[in-house]
Amino acid sequence: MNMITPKNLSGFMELAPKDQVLFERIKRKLEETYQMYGFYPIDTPVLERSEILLAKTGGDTEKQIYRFSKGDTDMAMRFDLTVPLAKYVAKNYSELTFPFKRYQIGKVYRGERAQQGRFREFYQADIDIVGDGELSVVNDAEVPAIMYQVFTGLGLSEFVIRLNNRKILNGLFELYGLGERTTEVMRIIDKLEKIGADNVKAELGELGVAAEAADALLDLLAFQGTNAQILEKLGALTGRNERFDLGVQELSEVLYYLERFGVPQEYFRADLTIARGLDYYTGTVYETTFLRHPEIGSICSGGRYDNLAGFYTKKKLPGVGMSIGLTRLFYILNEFEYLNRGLSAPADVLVIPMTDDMTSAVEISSQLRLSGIRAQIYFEKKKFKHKIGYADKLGIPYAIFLGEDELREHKVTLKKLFAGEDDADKQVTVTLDEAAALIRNGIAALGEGRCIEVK
RNA sequence: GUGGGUAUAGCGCAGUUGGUUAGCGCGCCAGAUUGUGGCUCUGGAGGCCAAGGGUUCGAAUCCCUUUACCCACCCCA
Repeated sequence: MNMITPKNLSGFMELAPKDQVLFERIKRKLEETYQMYGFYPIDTPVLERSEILLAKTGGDTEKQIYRFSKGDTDMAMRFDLTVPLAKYVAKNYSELTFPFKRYQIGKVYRGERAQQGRFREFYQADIDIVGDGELSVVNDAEVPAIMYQVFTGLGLSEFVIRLNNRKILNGLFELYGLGERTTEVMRIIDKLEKIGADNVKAELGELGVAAEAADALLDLLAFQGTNAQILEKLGALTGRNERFDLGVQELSEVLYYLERFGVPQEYFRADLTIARGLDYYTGTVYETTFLRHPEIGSICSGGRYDNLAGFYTKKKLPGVGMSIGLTRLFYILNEFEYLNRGLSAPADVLVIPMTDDMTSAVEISSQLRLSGIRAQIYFEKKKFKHKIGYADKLGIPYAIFLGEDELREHKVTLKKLFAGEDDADKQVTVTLDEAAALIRNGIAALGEGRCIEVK
């Protein structure tokens, strides 16, 4: 019989158990933070009818959608969580209370070439706020403020959320007579940081943009300065295009409220080159990069979309949201060793019975769990060094030995596994209650909750 | 989808102008050490050298084809 080599498709990430524990911990942290701001969890199908997922996406994204038929049904795998949200909101409109705030963490699928930090299956962790008819622009500030909380809550500090407003770009392009080619022009502008001003100018030239227009655009868009300086520069151009003026107004409000939400200035920056490829954005757009690893790309992006559900309902349902690329975020943290490995053990203590009868081991473990200690028992008949080696490899910080001596005296021997030689209570024979107290104190010192250690 | 690169043990890699038995590190197993892991030492298992074809007395090594993966573009979390 021929064996089949067990392997994954390219672009599908699978984690080792000790890494999965950390991944889940980060995911839980995101959920906790989202819930602090009043967001409901929802879940939607991975597969949808193709007409639902393809309604809005045109051109390039359509090529990246996994699509197939089963029987008579033309179906596709979700490409993001925003389009399914639009369907969900339109479908369940009458049962929802607006503004509807929801979070969703799930896998999405894109049929593109995998690369470092780019996957074909990956987790997105979205928050969105959807209004009925209208949605205050203050929401556009709250969403990135939440993301700031998420990242700092994880222990991250070197990141920046960059913001722009599509209305500013659209208005500007109208002013220069480029209104017809907004999407193409935006894509080129978006590449500025990567390919440089000269190349951008060249590409704009190929599109047929006059050299003076390109220079003027770049002069404004590539301007680097404080948020106040950028707003000032934009302000000087108002009064000529209504859409542009509105965009400037919105951007300035969002920046104002971001600060009110307690986000320090160094964590958010107006950047007029941020365009975002997805064409459903109509106002504010965001992009977040990890300053030490900008080459990996954005770890959290999103924006405002005024009419995303327009294909599914006549109601006007404007929304704003951001999405964390959880798989990519984890990839970076793991690859560059920022994770707090002290948190990856599956248990706090391994109970090691030394007699054939496991009764006391089972009872003692139950007792420990009742007092909040994660306990695991080693049942197998192996040599002692194997038993303790098991705890060692899994990083379990404590072991309890249950031999004949301990059972006779109704005590346990507690060993602290990763202690130094001079540690006074490295190994003690005590009552179960005393052992439990020692374990609790010990694990509290491991830095519970801090998922990331930035050196 | 377009261009470039790589493929040798579970993982990471070396392998000279083609030369006889393909190595190293980590990991794994055993022993030193039958109630004490990590460190050390000793021994061991583990290879269709990506697959298929060709050149040659002889191929991991040279040539062709295929596949997979990686990088860049495209696009994007």
